[in-house]
Amino acid sequence: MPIKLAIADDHPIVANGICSILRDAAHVEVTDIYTNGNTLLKGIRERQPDVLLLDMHLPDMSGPELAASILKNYPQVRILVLSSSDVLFLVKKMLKLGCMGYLLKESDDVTILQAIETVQKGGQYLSPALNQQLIEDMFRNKKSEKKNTALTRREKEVLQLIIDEHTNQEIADKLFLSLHTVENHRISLLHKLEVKNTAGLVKVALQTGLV
Amino acid sequence: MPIKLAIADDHPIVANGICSILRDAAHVEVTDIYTNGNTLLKGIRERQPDVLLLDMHLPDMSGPELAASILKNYPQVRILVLSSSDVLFLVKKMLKLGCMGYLLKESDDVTILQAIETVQKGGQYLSPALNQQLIEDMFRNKKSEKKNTALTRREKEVLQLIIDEHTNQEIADKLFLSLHTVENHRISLLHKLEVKNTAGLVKVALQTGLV
DNA sequence: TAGAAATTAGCGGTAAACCACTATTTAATT
DNA sequence: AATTAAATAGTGGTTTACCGCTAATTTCTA
Repeated sequence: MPIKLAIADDHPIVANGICSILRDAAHVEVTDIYTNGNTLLKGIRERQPDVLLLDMHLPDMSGPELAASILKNYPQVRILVLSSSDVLFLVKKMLKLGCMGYLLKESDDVTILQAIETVQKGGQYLSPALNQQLIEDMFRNKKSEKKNTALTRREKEVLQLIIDEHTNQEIADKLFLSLHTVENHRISLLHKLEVKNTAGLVKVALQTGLV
Repeated sequence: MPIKLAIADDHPIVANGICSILRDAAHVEVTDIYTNGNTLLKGIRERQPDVLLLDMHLPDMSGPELAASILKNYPQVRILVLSSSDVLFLVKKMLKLGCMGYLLKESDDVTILQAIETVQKGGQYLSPALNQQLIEDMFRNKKSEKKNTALTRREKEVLQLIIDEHTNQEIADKLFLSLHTVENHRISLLHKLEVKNTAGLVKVALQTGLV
């Protein structure tokens, strides 16, 4: 019985590319291709694949949202994240949600096939570059493990305005808040995203599609 | 005689995806696939395709570098840029260099084929979203056309270190410069990139792949 | 080879960001 | 009903970024 694989990616080039790569692999069958979160959720409800290749950036819903929703109702579906960003924050987020692997889009044919096979068998798969980063991160953060890194609604709003080049005072005015409050949110963002300054905030936010 | 198409992209998924999309188009023949700038230049030297699908981010050389080099020696090769960034700055840059089109990676099958056919026949092709943006830009910038926005070597170095979350003092130490000098470069960057603060610098730099 | 950029460095000053706290009220969750 | 997290606001302070100016070299280029 072949592996039933579903692909969720809004770029035809990517979906076609994966199909093409898997064309020679007789034991993998691409059963569905979804180009947005809505139809993906509907499709999963009707028939669950063994493995779901999930893009981080579908037009209507974010990767984390979709993964959480799918794994809650259909925990037997093995999600292999497909992303072009190697920002550790996002990798950890998806793995914590219960995804079985994280595959970079730059991966080659053999790697992709291998990753699919691995997660289908119940194993985890991480692109090599991420593996190394994760290990280094663990050594850095031996102690503080239970910190909550999910951004709150307010923090996301502030972050978006920071990216739009507004000062704290301008943000305070826009959101009808005290300057102090905005400063607090900003510092929370620095801590949660583990960066040193504004440059880091913008970098991580853009690379992860957080906003 | 079919259109001879070469693809330059380091992601197997993308290259496979395009091949797959063109499989049904009998009048387009993918003659070569290159995964880095070096082999691309060599390949072009040996046999020129009618159309070159050129990714903006090859590992060893940048899109603009490659386009300039190829068009200088083989102006009859029609370059169709393949990019995931819709930042106007980059679009204009590639078109000014002589590229015949700019295609977003999110494009669908029909669009891709159409773009290839169009440039092969000597026409220009721009993804619809870019077309609109370009027109708006022209109305905005009727007047100031001759401003020099190209970043200098030093400015790029400083910008990279800003993105790496270093302070001006740290940058000064790393580059063996005075703090004042770094501040000057930083302000030049703000002016040239037309942004208000660090957030803007990082945003533009990441979105355009300047560094 | 003259002129234009680029690179370097400085002065004086203001505005903004960053940091470590405390603390109250509201919302969510158990 | 009790606990936890989020959102709010504050004090007091240090560091960094931002801004406009001048100006001497060096390097590039027309």
